[in-house]
Amino acid sequence: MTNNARTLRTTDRSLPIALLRAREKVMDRYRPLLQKHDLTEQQWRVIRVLDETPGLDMGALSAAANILAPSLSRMTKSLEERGLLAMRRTPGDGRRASLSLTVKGKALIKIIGPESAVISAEVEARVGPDRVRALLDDLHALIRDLDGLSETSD
Amino acid sequence: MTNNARTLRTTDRSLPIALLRAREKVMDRYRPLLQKHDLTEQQWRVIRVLDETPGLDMGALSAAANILAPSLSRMTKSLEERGLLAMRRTPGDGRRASLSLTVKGKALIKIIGPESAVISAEVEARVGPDRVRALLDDLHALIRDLDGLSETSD
DNA sequence: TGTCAATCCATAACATGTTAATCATTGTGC
DNA sequence: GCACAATGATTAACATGTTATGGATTGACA
Repeated sequence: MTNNARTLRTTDRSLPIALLRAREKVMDRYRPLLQKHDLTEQQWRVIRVLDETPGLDMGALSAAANILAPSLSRMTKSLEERGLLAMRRTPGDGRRASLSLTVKGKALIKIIGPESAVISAEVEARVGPDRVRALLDDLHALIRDLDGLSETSD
Repeated sequence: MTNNARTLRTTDRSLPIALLRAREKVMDRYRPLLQKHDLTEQQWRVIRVLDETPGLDMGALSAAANILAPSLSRMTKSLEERGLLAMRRTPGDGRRASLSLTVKGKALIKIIGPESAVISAEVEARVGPDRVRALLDDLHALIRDLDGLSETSD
Protein backbone atom coordinates (compact mmCIF):
# COMPACT_ATOMS: atom_id res chain seq x y z
CA MET A 1 0.00 0.00 0.00
CA THR A 2 1.11 3.49 -0.79
CA ASN A 3 -0.12 5.22 2.34
CA ASN A 4 0.36 4.58 6.01
CA ALA A 5 -2.03 4.75 8.93
CA ARG A 6 -1.18 8.33 9.80
CA THR A 7 -2.35 9.82 6.54
CA LEU A 8 -5.28 8.40 4.67
CA ARG A 9 -7.89 6.52 6.61
CA THR A 10 -8.79 2.94 5.78
CA THR A 11 -12.02 2.85 3.78
CA ASP A 12 -13.36 0.79 6.63
CA ARG A 13 -13.09 3.75 9.01
CA SER A 14 -14.17 6.42 6.58
CA LEU A 15 -17.29 8.20 7.72
CA PRO A 16 -18.66 9.01 4.24
CA ILE A 17 -18.19 5.43 3.10
CA ALA A 18 -19.76 3.98 6.23
CA LEU A 19 -22.73 6.28 5.83
CA LEU A 20 -23.07 5.27 2.20
CA ARG A 21 -22.93 1.57 2.95
CA ALA A 22 -25.39 1.84 5.80
CA ARG A 23 -27.78 3.76 3.63
CA GLU A 24 -27.54 1.24 0.82
CA LYS A 25 -28.19 -1.63 3.19
CA VAL A 26 -31.29 0.08 4.54
CA MET A 27 -32.54 1.11 1.11
CA ASP A 28 -32.21 -2.45 -0.15
CA ARG A 29 -35.19 -3.21 2.06
CA TYR A 30 -37.37 -0.50 0.57
CA ARG A 31 -36.38 -0.86 -3.05
CA PRO A 32 -38.74 -3.74 -3.93
CA LEU A 33 -41.71 -1.76 -2.62
CA LEU A 34 -40.85 1.34 -4.60
CA GLN A 35 -40.14 -0.67 -7.68
CA LYS A 36 -43.54 -2.28 -7.42
CA HIS A 37 -45.10 1.14 -7.73
CA ASP A 38 -42.68 2.32 -10.41
CA LEU A 39 -41.11 4.98 -8.23
CA THR A 40 -37.49 5.85 -7.64
CA GLU A 41 -36.48 6.61 -4.10
CA GLN A 42 -36.02 10.24 -5.03
CA GLN A 43 -39.51 10.47 -6.48
CA TRP A 44 -40.86 8.92 -3.33
CA ARG A 45 -38.96 11.44 -1.23
CA VAL A 46 -40.45 14.31 -3.20
CA ILE A 47 -43.94 12.94 -2.79
CA ARG A 48 -43.51 12.39 0.93
CA VAL A 49 -42.17 15.87 1.53
CA LEU A 50 -45.00 17.42 -0.44
CA ASP A 51 -47.44 15.42 1.62
CA GLU A 52 -45.88 16.77 4.78
CA THR A 53 -45.70 20.33 3.50
CA PRO A 54 -47.90 21.18 0.53
CA GLY A 55 -47.26 24.31 -1.48
CA LEU A 56 -43.48 24.32 -1.25
CA ASP A 57 -41.51 26.03 -3.98
CA MET A 58 -38.66 24.39 -5.84
CA GLY A 59 -35.96 25.74 -3.59
CA ALA A 60 -37.58 24.63 -0.36
CA LEU A 61 -38.53 21.27 -1.80
CA SER A 62 -35.01 20.80 -3.07
CA ALA A 63 -33.62 21.42 0.40
CA ALA A 64 -36.22 19.33 2.20
CA ALA A 65 -35.90 16.33 -0.11
CA ASN A 66 -32.15 16.62 -0.55
CA ILE A 67 -32.38 16.76 -4.28
CA LEU A 68 -30.47 19.32 -6.30
CA ALA A 69 -32.50 21.83 -8.24
CA PRO A 70 -31.61 20.55 -11.71
CA SER A 71 -32.65 17.02 -10.81
CA LEU A 72 -35.79 18.33 -9.22
CA SER A 73 -36.76 20.27 -12.34
CA ARG A 74 -36.62 17.12 -14.41
CA MET A 75 -38.43 15.10 -11.79
CA THR A 76 -41.32 17.46 -11.22
CA LYS A 77 -41.85 17.62 -14.94
CA SER A 78 -42.14 13.87 -15.18
CA LEU A 79 -44.21 13.53 -12.00
CA GLU A 80 -46.54 16.19 -13.31
CA GLU A 81 -46.93 14.25 -16.56
CA ARG A 82 -47.77 11.19 -14.49
CA GLY A 83 -50.45 13.21 -12.75
CA LEU A 84 -48.97 12.81 -9.29
CA LEU A 85 -48.25 16.45 -8.54
CA ALA A 86 -49.35 19.88 -9.70
CA MET A 87 -47.20 22.92 -10.24
CA ARG A 88 -48.39 26.47 -10.59
CA ARG A 89 -46.74 29.85 -10.63
CA THR A 90 -47.09 31.88 -7.48
CA PRO A 91 -49.63 34.70 -7.87
CA GLY A 92 -47.44 37.32 -6.24
CA ASP A 93 -44.13 36.21 -7.72
CA GLY A 94 -43.91 34.98 -11.29
CA ARG A 95 -40.58 33.27 -10.77
CA ARG A 96 -41.61 31.06 -7.94
CA ALA A 97 -43.52 27.82 -8.32
CA SER A 98 -45.86 26.23 -5.84
CA LEU A 99 -45.95 22.45 -5.76
CA SER A 100 -48.52 20.13 -4.29
CA LEU A 101 -49.80 16.61 -4.65
CA THR A 102 -52.77 15.81 -6.80
CA VAL A 103 -55.53 13.51 -5.59
CA LYS A 104 -53.73 10.74 -7.36
CA GLY A 105 -50.52 11.62 -5.58
CA LYS A 106 -52.21 11.61 -2.21
CA ALA A 107 -53.74 8.26 -3.03
CA LEU A 108 -50.27 6.89 -3.66
CA ILE A 109 -49.21 8.00 -0.19
CA LYS A 110 -52.11 6.15 1.31
CA ILE A 111 -51.19 2.98 -0.51
CA ILE A 112 -47.43 2.98 -0.07
CA GLY A 113 -47.27 4.62 3.34
CA PRO A 114 -48.44 1.64 5.37
CA GLU A 115 -46.30 -0.78 3.41
CA SER A 116 -43.31 1.44 3.97
CA ALA A 117 -44.12 1.58 7.67
CA VAL A 118 -44.04 -2.21 7.78
CA ILE A 119 -40.55 -2.21 6.35
CA SER A 120 -39.45 0.44 8.81
CA ALA A 121 -40.79 -1.71 11.61
CA GLU A 122 -38.87 -4.69 10.24
CA VAL A 123 -35.68 -2.69 10.19
CA GLU A 124 -36.29 -1.48 13.72
CA ALA A 125 -36.97 -4.98 14.91
CA ARG A 126 -33.76 -6.19 13.37
CA VAL A 127 -31.58 -3.35 14.60
CA GLY A 128 -33.36 -2.57 17.82
CA PRO A 129 -35.74 0.38 18.23
CA ASP A 130 -33.59 2.11 20.82
CA ARG A 131 -30.51 1.82 18.67
CA VAL A 132 -32.37 3.23 15.69
CA ARG A 133 -33.56 6.12 17.80
CA ALA A 134 -30.08 6.75 19.12
CA LEU A 135 -28.61 6.56 15.62
CA LEU A 136 -31.13 9.07 14.31
CA ASP A 137 -30.27 11.44 17.12
CA ASP A 138 -26.56 11.01 16.49
CA LEU A 139 -26.99 11.66 12.80
CA HIS A 140 -28.97 14.82 13.41
CA ALA A 141 -26.34 15.96 15.88
CA LEU A 142 -23.64 15.29 13.29
CA ILE A 143 -25.53 17.33 10.74
CA ARG A 144 -25.91 20.18 13.18
CA ASP A 145 -22.25 20.10 14.08
CA LEU A 146 -21.19 20.23 10.45
CA ASP A 147 -23.60 22.97 9.46
CA GLY A 148 -21.97 25.95 7.89
CA LEU A 149 -19.87 24.81 5.03
CA SER A 150 -16.53 26.51 5.32
CA GLU A 151 -16.33 27.62 8.92
CA THR A 152 -13.07 26.04 9.81
CA SER A 153 -11.59 26.93 13.14
CA ASP A 154 -8.46 28.61 11.79
CA MET B 1 -51.49 15.77 5.58
CA THR B 2 -52.70 12.51 4.18
CA ASN B 3 -51.05 10.15 6.64
CA ASN B 4 -51.01 9.95 10.37
CA ALA B 5 -48.24 9.21 12.80
CA ARG B 6 -48.97 5.51 12.96
CA THR B 7 -48.31 4.79 9.31
CA LEU B 8 -45.68 6.69 7.40
CA ARG B 9 -42.80 8.15 9.31
CA THR B 10 -41.97 11.82 9.22
CA THR B 11 -39.06 12.44 6.87
CA ASP B 12 -37.29 13.81 9.90
CA ARG B 13 -37.26 10.37 11.54
CA SER B 14 -36.57 8.36 8.44
CA LEU B 15 -33.34 6.43 8.67
CA PRO B 16 -32.49 6.45 4.96
CA ILE B 17 -33.07 10.19 4.74
CA ALA B 18 -31.04 10.92 7.85
CA LEU B 19 -28.20 8.81 6.50
CA LEU B 20 -28.38 10.64 3.20
CA ARG B 21 -28.33 14.07 4.79
CA ALA B 22 -25.48 13.20 7.11
CA ARG B 23 -23.47 11.87 4.23
CA GLU B 24 -24.06 14.95 2.14
CA LYS B 25 -23.02 17.21 4.98
CA VAL B 26 -19.81 15.30 5.44
CA MET B 27 -19.09 15.09 1.73
CA ASP B 28 -19.50 18.84 1.37
CA ARG B 29 -16.24 19.12 3.26
CA TYR B 30 -14.35 16.84 0.90
CA ARG B 31 -15.82 17.99 -2.37
CA PRO B 32 -13.55 21.02 -2.90
CA LEU B 33 -10.46 18.85 -2.51
CA LEU B 34 -11.64 16.27 -5.00
CA GLN B 35 -12.75 18.92 -7.40
CA LYS B 36 -9.30 20.48 -7.27
CA HIS B 37 -7.90 17.22 -8.58
CA ASP B 38 -10.68 16.65 -11.06
CA LEU B 39 -11.96 13.54 -9.36
CA THR B 40 -15.48 12.53 -8.46
CA GLU B 41 -16.00 10.97 -5.09
CA GLN B 42 -16.65 7.65 -6.74
CA GLN B 43 -13.41 7.79 -8.69
CA TRP B 44 -11.60 8.60 -5.50
CA ARG B 45 -13.24 5.64 -3.78
CA VAL B 46 -12.11 3.30 -6.54
CA ILE B 47 -8.57 4.60 -6.33
CA ARG B 48 -8.46 4.27 -2.56
CA VAL B 49 -9.78 0.74 -2.58
CA LEU B 50 -7.30 -0.29 -5.23
CA ASP B 51 -4.55 1.21 -3.15
CA GLU B 52 -5.68 -0.85 -0.18
CA THR B 53 -6.11 -4.03 -2.19
CA PRO B 54 -4.38 -4.15 -5.57
CA GLY B 55 -5.36 -6.76 -8.12
CA LEU B 56 -9.08 -6.85 -7.36
CA ASP B 57 -11.44 -7.94 -10.09
CA MET B 58 -14.49 -5.93 -11.10
CA GLY B 59 -16.87 -7.77 -8.84
CA ALA B 60 -14.79 -7.41 -5.72
CA LEU B 61 -13.96 -3.80 -6.49
CA SER B 62 -17.62 -3.10 -7.09
CA ALA B 63 -18.51 -4.50 -3.69
CA ALA B 64 -15.65 -2.85 -1.86
CA ALA B 65 -16.19 0.60 -3.36
CA ASN B 66 -19.98 0.36 -3.30
CA ILE B 67 -20.28 1.09 -6.98
CA LEU B 68 -22.51 -0.96 -9.23
CA ALA B 69 -20.82 -2.95 -11.95
CA PRO B 70 -22.16 -0.93 -14.88
CA SER B 71 -20.93 2.32 -13.36
CA LEU B 72 -17.64 0.72 -12.58
CA SER B 73 -17.17 -0.45 -16.15
CA ARG B 74 -17.53 3.08 -17.41
CA MET B 75 -15.32 4.49 -14.71
CA THR B 76 -12.44 2.08 -15.10
CA LYS B 77 -12.45 2.76 -18.81
CA SER B 78 -12.10 6.48 -18.22
CA LEU B 79 -9.61 6.11 -15.38
CA GLU B 80 -7.54 3.83 -17.57
CA GLU B 81 -7.58 6.47 -20.30
CA ARG B 82 -6.39 8.98 -17.75
CA GLY B 83 -3.54 6.67 -16.92
CA LEU B 84 -4.52 6.22 -13.28
CA LEU B 85 -5.20 2.51 -13.29
CA ALA B 86 -4.37 -0.56 -15.34
CA MET B 87 -6.62 -3.42 -16.22
CA ARG B 88 -5.60 -6.79 -17.54
CA ARG B 89 -7.34 -10.11 -18.10
CA THR B 90 -6.60 -12.81 -15.57
CA PRO B 91 -4.22 -15.48 -16.93
CA GLY B 92 -6.25 -18.39 -15.63
CA ASP B 93 -9.72 -17.00 -16.35
CA GLY B 94 -10.37 -14.99 -19.47
CA ARG B 95 -13.55 -13.46 -18.13
CA ARG B 96 -12.06 -11.94 -15.05
CA ALA B 97 -10.12 -8.70 -14.95
CA SER B 98 -7.41 -7.68 -12.54
CA LEU B 99 -7.22 -4.00 -11.64
CA SER B 100 -4.43 -2.05 -10.06
CA LEU B 101 -3.12 1.48 -9.80
CA THR B 102 -0.44 2.78 -12.10
CA VAL B 103 2.48 4.77 -10.81
CA LYS B 104 0.50 7.88 -11.64
CA GLY B 105 -2.45 6.57 -9.66
CA LYS B 106 -0.30 5.83 -6.65
CA ALA B 107 1.19 9.30 -6.91
CA LEU B 108 -2.31 10.74 -6.69
CA ILE B 109 -2.90 8.87 -3.46
CA LYS B 110 0.25 10.34 -2.01
CA ILE B 111 -0.88 13.85 -2.91
CA ILE B 112 -4.53 13.71 -1.96
CA GLY B 113 -4.25 11.34 0.98
CA PRO B 114 -2.73 13.79 3.45
CA GLU B 115 -5.09 16.57 2.42
CA SER B 116 -8.01 14.26 2.88
CA ALA B 117 -6.71 13.29 6.29
CA VAL B 118 -6.68 16.96 7.27
CA ILE B 119 -10.35 17.25 6.39
CA SER B 120 -11.13 14.08 8.32
CA ALA B 121 -9.37 15.56 11.30
CA GLU B 122 -11.40 18.75 10.96
CA VAL B 123 -14.62 16.77 10.89
CA GLU B 124 -13.53 14.80 13.93
CA ALA B 125 -12.63 17.95 15.77
CA ARG B 126 -16.02 19.42 15.04
CA VAL B 127 -18.03 16.34 15.88
CA GLY B 128 -15.82 14.89 18.55
CA PRO B 129 -13.46 11.96 17.96
CA ASP B 130 -15.24 9.68 20.38
CA ARG B 131 -18.60 10.36 18.78
CA VAL B 132 -17.20 9.71 15.33
CA ARG B 133 -15.77 6.44 16.54
CA ALA B 134 -19.05 5.46 18.16
CA LEU B 135 -20.98 6.42 15.04
CA LEU B 136 -18.73 4.32 12.85
CA ASP B 137 -19.21 1.36 15.15
CA ASP B 138 -22.97 1.85 15.17
CA LEU B 139 -23.08 2.06 11.40
CA HIS B 140 -21.09 -1.11 10.99
CA ALA B 141 -23.36 -2.82 13.49
CA LEU B 142 -26.38 -1.64 11.52
CA ILE B 143 -24.91 -3.01 8.33
CA ARG B 144 -24.24 -6.34 10.01
CA ASP B 145 -27.74 -6.52 11.39
CA LEU B 146 -29.30 -5.85 8.03
CA ASP B 147 -27.12 -8.26 6.12
CA GLY B 148 -28.99 -10.86 4.17
CA LEU B 149 -31.44 -9.13 1.95
CA SER B 150 -34.75 -10.85 2.37
CA GLU B 151 -34.47 -12.79 5.59
CA THR B 152 -37.54 -11.53 7.32
CA SER B 153 -38.51 -13.21 10.54
CA ASP B 154 -41.83 -14.59 9.36
C1' DT C 1 -39.15 54.77 -15.17
C1' DG C 2 -35.20 52.63 -17.04
C1' DT C 3 -31.07 50.16 -15.83
C1' DC C 4 -28.98 46.48 -13.44
C1' DA C 5 -28.09 43.24 -10.03
C1' DA C 6 -30.41 39.60 -7.51
C1' DT C 7 -33.49 35.73 -7.32
C1' DC C 8 -35.83 31.54 -8.90
C1' DC C 9 -36.06 28.23 -12.05
C1' DA C 10 -34.72 25.65 -16.20
C1' DT C 11 -31.35 23.72 -19.44
C1' DA C 12 -26.84 21.82 -20.85
C1' DA C 13 -23.28 18.52 -20.45
C1' DC C 14 -21.14 14.97 -18.43
C1' DA C 15 -20.72 11.34 -14.55
C1' DT C 16 -23.03 7.96 -11.85
C1' DG C 17 -27.23 4.99 -10.18
C1' DT C 18 -30.20 1.35 -11.58
C1' DT C 19 -32.31 -2.52 -13.92
C1' DA C 20 -32.37 -5.43 -17.85
C1' DA C 21 -30.20 -7.50 -21.59
C1' DT C 22 -26.04 -9.05 -24.10
C1' DC C 23 -21.41 -11.08 -24.90
C1' DA C 24 -17.53 -13.84 -23.97
C1' DT C 25 -15.52 -17.32 -21.29
C1' DT C 26 -15.68 -21.11 -18.30
C1' DG C 27 -17.59 -25.17 -16.05
C1' DT C 28 -20.84 -29.42 -16.24
C1' DG C 29 -23.11 -33.35 -17.66
C1' DC C 30 -23.74 -36.35 -21.05
C1' DG D 1 -16.06 -33.32 -27.61
C1' DC D 2 -20.65 -30.85 -27.38
C1' DA D 3 -24.74 -28.66 -25.94
C1' DC D 4 -25.95 -25.72 -22.07
C1' DA D 5 -26.19 -23.54 -17.87
C1' DA D 6 -23.35 -20.50 -14.96
C1' DT D 7 -20.17 -16.74 -14.35
C1' DG D 8 -17.84 -12.15 -15.09
C1' DA D 9 -17.98 -8.19 -17.50
C1' DT D 10 -20.03 -4.97 -20.68
C1' DT D 11 -23.71 -2.38 -23.05
C1' DA D 12 -28.29 -0.20 -23.31
C1' DA D 13 -31.66 2.91 -21.64
C1' DC D 14 -33.38 5.87 -18.57
C1' DA D 15 -33.18 8.54 -13.96
C1' DT D 16 -30.46 11.23 -10.93
C1' DG D 17 -26.00 13.83 -9.25
C1' DT D 18 -23.21 17.76 -10.18
C1' DT D 19 -21.39 22.08 -11.88
C1' DA D 20 -21.90 25.73 -15.10
C1' DT D 21 -24.77 28.51 -17.79
C1' DG D 22 -29.01 30.68 -19.53
C1' DG D 23 -33.83 32.80 -19.16
C1' DA D 24 -37.44 35.08 -16.93
C1' DT D 25 -39.13 37.83 -13.25
C1' DT D 26 -38.51 40.81 -9.55
C1' DG D 27 -36.42 44.42 -6.62
C1' DA D 28 -33.30 48.24 -5.77
C1' DC D 29 -32.10 52.71 -6.99
C1' DA D 30 -30.62 56.41 -9.36
